[in-house]
Amino acid sequence: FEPRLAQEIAQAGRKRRVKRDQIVMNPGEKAIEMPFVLSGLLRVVRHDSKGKEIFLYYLEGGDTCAMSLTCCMEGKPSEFSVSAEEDSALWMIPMGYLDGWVQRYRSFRQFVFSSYQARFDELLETIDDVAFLKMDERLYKYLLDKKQATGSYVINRTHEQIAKELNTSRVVVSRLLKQLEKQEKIEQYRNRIEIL
DNA sequence: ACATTAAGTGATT
DNA sequence: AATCACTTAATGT
Repeated sequence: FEPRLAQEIAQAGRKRRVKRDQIVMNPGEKAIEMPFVLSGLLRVVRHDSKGKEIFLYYLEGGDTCAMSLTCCMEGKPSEFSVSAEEDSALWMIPMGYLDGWVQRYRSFRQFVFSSYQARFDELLETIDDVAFLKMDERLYKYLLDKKQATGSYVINRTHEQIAKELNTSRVVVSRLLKQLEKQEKIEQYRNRIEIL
């Protein structure tokens, strides 16, 4: 960003820290601030009315969720829930500033557009996965994505939690993980999976 | 030692 | 691939 904008951002925002597994936003809530992810990792999940859910994408350092921008401007409640995958730091900008910045700063406009594009692309990818991949492939990809996003081969999740995020049943996840274990792609422990 | 929660498995649809 | 109906294993109190 140009220095002037950078300074405005620095002044307008405030820092917010979230701990691992803490919820950043619930579906139905109206955001009044736009979050920039400074460090850490956030998980964006879609819910239906009956408590089912599906994992959509991660937000990592340097990302923002441009969805929150339009969502806020229109005063619409969030369609997603966002929670911290790891301890994270966010820079929260009150919505009031954004309109002006979009108009005055070219770099900010671009930032918003490219962020939108990035979210859209990730959404497309998960649609492809859900539509075209079989459960075993989806599961393995889910594990690899998580490794990629967290930079760790260790995944601290129960089969139950994974099943929820992929919108399938625990039994299915257990069986498929067992297969992956036999293929020596992973090792399993209680509440923990390691990618080999 | 006992209860609770996570994970494994055969059978059925 | 989902669901049921268990069993077995790991962990907390």
